[in-house]
Amino acid sequence: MSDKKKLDPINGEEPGNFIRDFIDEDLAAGRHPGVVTRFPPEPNGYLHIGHSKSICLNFGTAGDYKGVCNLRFDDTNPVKEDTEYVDSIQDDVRWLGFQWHGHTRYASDYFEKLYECAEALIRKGLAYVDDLSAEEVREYRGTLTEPGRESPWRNRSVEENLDLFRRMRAGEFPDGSKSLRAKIDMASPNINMRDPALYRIRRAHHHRTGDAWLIYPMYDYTHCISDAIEGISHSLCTLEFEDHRPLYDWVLEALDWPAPRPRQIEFARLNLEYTVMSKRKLLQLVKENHVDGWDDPRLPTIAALRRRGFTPESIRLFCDRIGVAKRDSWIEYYWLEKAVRDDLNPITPRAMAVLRPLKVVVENWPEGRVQEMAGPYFPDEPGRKLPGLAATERTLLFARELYIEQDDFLLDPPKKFYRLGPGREVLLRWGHYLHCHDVVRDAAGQVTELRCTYSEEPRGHGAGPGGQPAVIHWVPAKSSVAARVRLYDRLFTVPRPKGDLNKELNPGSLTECPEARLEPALAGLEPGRRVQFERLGYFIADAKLHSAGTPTFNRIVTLKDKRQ
RNA sequence: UGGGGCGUAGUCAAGCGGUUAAGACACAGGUUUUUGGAUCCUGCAUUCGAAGGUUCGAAUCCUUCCGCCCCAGCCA
Repeated sequence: MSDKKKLDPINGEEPGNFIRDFIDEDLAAGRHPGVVTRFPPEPNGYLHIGHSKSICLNFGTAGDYKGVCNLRFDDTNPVKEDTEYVDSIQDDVRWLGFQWHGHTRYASDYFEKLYECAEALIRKGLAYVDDLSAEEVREYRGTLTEPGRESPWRNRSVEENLDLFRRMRAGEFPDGSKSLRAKIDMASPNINMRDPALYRIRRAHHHRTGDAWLIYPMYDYTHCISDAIEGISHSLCTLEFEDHRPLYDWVLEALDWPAPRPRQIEFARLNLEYTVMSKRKLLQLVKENHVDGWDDPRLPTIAALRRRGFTPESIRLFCDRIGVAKRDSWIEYYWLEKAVRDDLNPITPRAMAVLRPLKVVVENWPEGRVQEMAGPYFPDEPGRKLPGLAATERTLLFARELYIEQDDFLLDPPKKFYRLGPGREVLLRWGHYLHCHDVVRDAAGQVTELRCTYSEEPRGHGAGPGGQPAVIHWVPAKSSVAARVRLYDRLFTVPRPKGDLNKELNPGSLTECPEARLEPALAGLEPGRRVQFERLGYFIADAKLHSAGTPTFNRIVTLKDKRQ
């Protein structure tokens, strides 16, 4: 199933990546006794397919080196965060098949330690309380091409800074009136080093620490210390943090943090064609009810992919295949679908369903006669059972009235259309040969019914080479069961591969097939079961809507299809 | 036009001075098949963003140029 065997990177067998190069180098130099990574989401939204790359990378890398990976919530901005998100994120990581080391960590666990470190920095003269407003700080920061100016408050005494910082914590100052800044270099060409903020005053209720704190540490300050506290050896993050690495290192250096110190390594985030992956926009879609919650199967969230029927294995396979590097790359959407198909193909039973029924009357089949036609759920492995059902075979009652797929018939079929047309012949899978000799149309000219005859042997009227008949799926009219089938387009999309997500947000399409008919056994399928409807794709009995009364299936992914 | 990154096939991605420039996806042809799927086989970069240079030898080292991404939150 996997492209290649995962080989032991310690023995240098697997085609490497640059991250492993760094790790190998650190291990060889004895800088770290082993590998400890972490997945550090901010609990401000649901995880999406983009996060799965980071998850697979962090957990996967740790696993490859027989190390461990922590789960740490980067919860330093209480106004955006919520326990709903911490719960969903934990569920999603587990569902993906990963187990983090020990208990769940939170940056907020370290607030007290972080505060102590801040005082230490102040004592060393490396941090100061600034009275400038946010707007003033922006003005003082300079621009990309001009250096910044030093704040008039930059040279306060250690005593004054300590006193002020303590009073910030004690709540003596209003929000935004003061901040704690690192004293680095206002002329640095790296803007992140121009006295970055370390703490801000924010009277906000924190989902874990409640109202205990009025000041909250910033990401750059928190992340490196959190990594160091947890003994992280390699802190893998996305490319936009490259410019922050000097600051990451500066903080630990300023604190004289003892070795081994964590090393930050950056990789390119996942870009998937057509797919909306900004948390802000996903939040907007949910809040404005463009979709049916975070697990709407059109969304690229892990929760949605789960409901949509993707397997954890398929997502891991996808992440495995896309690799990891530092170039900005756009993954073709097809890769995701392919990974799902590759995973599902060997493990998913085949079954018969007709999404848009077209009635067929078999005129040479006697009224009232039925014949049991049997076919295995796993054609390559005929004895294999359909999970959730006792049988190893489907049984269809061939009768005078049948349904075939509307798409499998064309009044005036072109040469390359191998299926049914007037005067043409096809084979009904696990059934008989069918020859169409007449069509019935309604007043509008729409084909409503096919008049056909059957035969047990081919008559050489197929559209394939040499009169070979194509094989199509079908279902008996009477004994099949009505179902609701929902065909989702790609994930929530923009119309063009790299379209402007801001302007072209597209609600994603959902096509209902209210007339769908299934082979009878499928009515008894449990929610969450997957099945391949011949030629139509992989489907899942919807976790929320499926019931024996009204079976509801979502299409997970289509089959590869060259027909046109 | 400050700083930090990145350019190897349609898309990903190995490669780290000597290789016929891995592998995957896509694509094409063939095999097989009770669905045009799946399977198996074969093919698919004389060239590594461009131009110069160093070298017996360059995708790999040097120089210049070109293109793309990121940074001016008291967000992460």
